[in-house]
Amino acid sequence: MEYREINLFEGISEADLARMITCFGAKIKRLREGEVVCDYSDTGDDVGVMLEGSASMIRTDENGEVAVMELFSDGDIFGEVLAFSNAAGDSVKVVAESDCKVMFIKYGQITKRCENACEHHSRLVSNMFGLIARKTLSLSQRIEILSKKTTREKLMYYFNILAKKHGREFDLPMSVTRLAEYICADRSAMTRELSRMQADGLVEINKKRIKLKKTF
Amino acid sequence: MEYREINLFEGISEADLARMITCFGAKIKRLREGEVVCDYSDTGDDVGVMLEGSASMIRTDENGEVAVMELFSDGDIFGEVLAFSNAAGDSVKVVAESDCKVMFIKYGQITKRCENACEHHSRLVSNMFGLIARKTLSLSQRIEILSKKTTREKLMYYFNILAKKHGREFDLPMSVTRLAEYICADRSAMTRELSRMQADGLVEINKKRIKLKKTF
DNA sequence: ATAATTATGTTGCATTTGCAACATTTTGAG
DNA sequence: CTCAAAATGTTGCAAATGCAACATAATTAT
Repeated sequence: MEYREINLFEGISEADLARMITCFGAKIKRLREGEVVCDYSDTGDDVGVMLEGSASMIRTDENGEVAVMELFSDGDIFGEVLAFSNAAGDSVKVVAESDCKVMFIKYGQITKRCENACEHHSRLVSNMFGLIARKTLSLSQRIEILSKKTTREKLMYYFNILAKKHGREFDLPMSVTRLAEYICADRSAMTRELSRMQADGLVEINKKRIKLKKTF
Repeated sequence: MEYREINLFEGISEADLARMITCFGAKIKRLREGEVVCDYSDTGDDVGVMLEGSASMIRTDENGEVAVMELFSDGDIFGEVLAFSNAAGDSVKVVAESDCKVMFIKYGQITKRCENACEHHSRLVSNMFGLIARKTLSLSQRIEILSKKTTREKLMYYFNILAKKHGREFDLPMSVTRLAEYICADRSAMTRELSRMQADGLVEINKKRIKLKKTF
C-alpha cells in the first residue's frame, strides 16, 4: 500500500483555491535559500506545508551546538503543535534549504468549523489529514530505528525499509553524514560499523549504493 | 498551549452520531482485557481510535522476543497507515490492556469525500486531525528523547518535559520498567544511571516521585 | 584553476551500555 | 493470609560507542 502522491490541493479547482485560501486564513510565503521559514520562539500555532523546495528544522542549544531535527520537502507538514515540547528552551528554527514555497494555516482554522460551510474547507482538511498521516508514519518508522540497541541493528532495519521500497539494491536517499544524524549515531562510529558489516558480508557499499546481501 | 481534552465527538449530537457512524462506515468494537484489538498481518487500512480503556501495540520477532511499541489510551489513534513499515515482517498486534471500546474507520473514508455531503463528516475529520496532531507531537517528543546520546541526557530531557507540565516535583506516569522501554535503555543500566544522577545531586527519587534539583 | 569548505574514512582510548546473574520488594490472585 | 509472579535494585564484565585527532577526497566558491 502506498500513500505517496498526496496533493494538498487535490480535488480543488484553481478557481476555488484563492477563495478557499481566504476562507482558511492561509498565507503563502516564498523564501530564498537560507532564509528563516519560521522561528519557534515567536510563532504561534501556525501549521506549515511545504509546497515547493525543502527546509530543515534546526535546534541550537545554549552551548551553540547545532542539530538538524527534521527535514521537510514537498508535501511535508510541520508546526509547533506537531513538533515537540522544547523542554530545554533551545532556539528552534526552520530554515530554507533551497528556494521554497510554504503555506501557513492557523491550527485553529483546521479544527474549528468554517462559518461559510465552505465545502473546500473540509476537502483541504481531508487532504491535510493525509499529509499528517504520512508524517506520523515516518516518525514511527524513525522511532523503530532508534529503538534498536546497536548501530548495526539500526542500519540493518533502515536498509530493510529501503529494500522493501526499492529492492535489494538501492541508493541512500541522503549523505552518510546525514544518515548518522538520522539514526543518532556518531558519524565515525557509524562508518566503522558500516565497514564491519561489509567485512561480515551483510552488505556491499559503494558510495551511496547499498546492496543488501541478507534480508531478514 | 495545551491541546488536551480533544474529543472525537465534540460538536456532534448524540442523535447525529448513529447516522454519522453509518455514513462513515465506522465500526465500534468492545474488547475484553487481553483480547487482540487488531493484528497487522491481516488488517487492511483501518484507523482505530481508543474511546475507552487502553491497549498496547506489541511486536514479536522471529526469536519470540516481545517488545511494546506503543501504548494507547483515551483519544489515541492508531493504524497501519500511521504505524511503521514492518521491514522485518514481525508479528505486530494491538492487545487490550483493559476492557476497552474502539472505533474503526476505513482510512479511505477519511480522505475521500462523503457522497452525502454530510456535515458531520467534516466535523469528525477535523476532530481526528486533532487526535493525530497530538499523536505526532508525542512521537516527535519521543524522538527528541531518543536522539540524546547518553541515558542521563535522555532521562533529564524527559524529566524536563514532565517538569514543564507539572512543576519541579512530579510522579512518573509509568513504572520504572516501562520508562526503560520508553527511552529504549536497558532497565538495569537505567536504574544504575538514576542512582548516579541522585548521587550527583541532579534529582531526588522516591519510588515514582521525582524532584528535579536542576532544570536547564 | 585554485583555494576553501565540507564530506568521508580511519584509529586509539575512555566511557557508557547491555547483559547476565543475582537479591529483595511489591503486587495480585486465590 | 499465602504464595507466585512481576517489579525493582545491584554489580561485574565484555562489548559497543562517542570523542578526538587525524588524513584524504569531493564539492563549491571566487
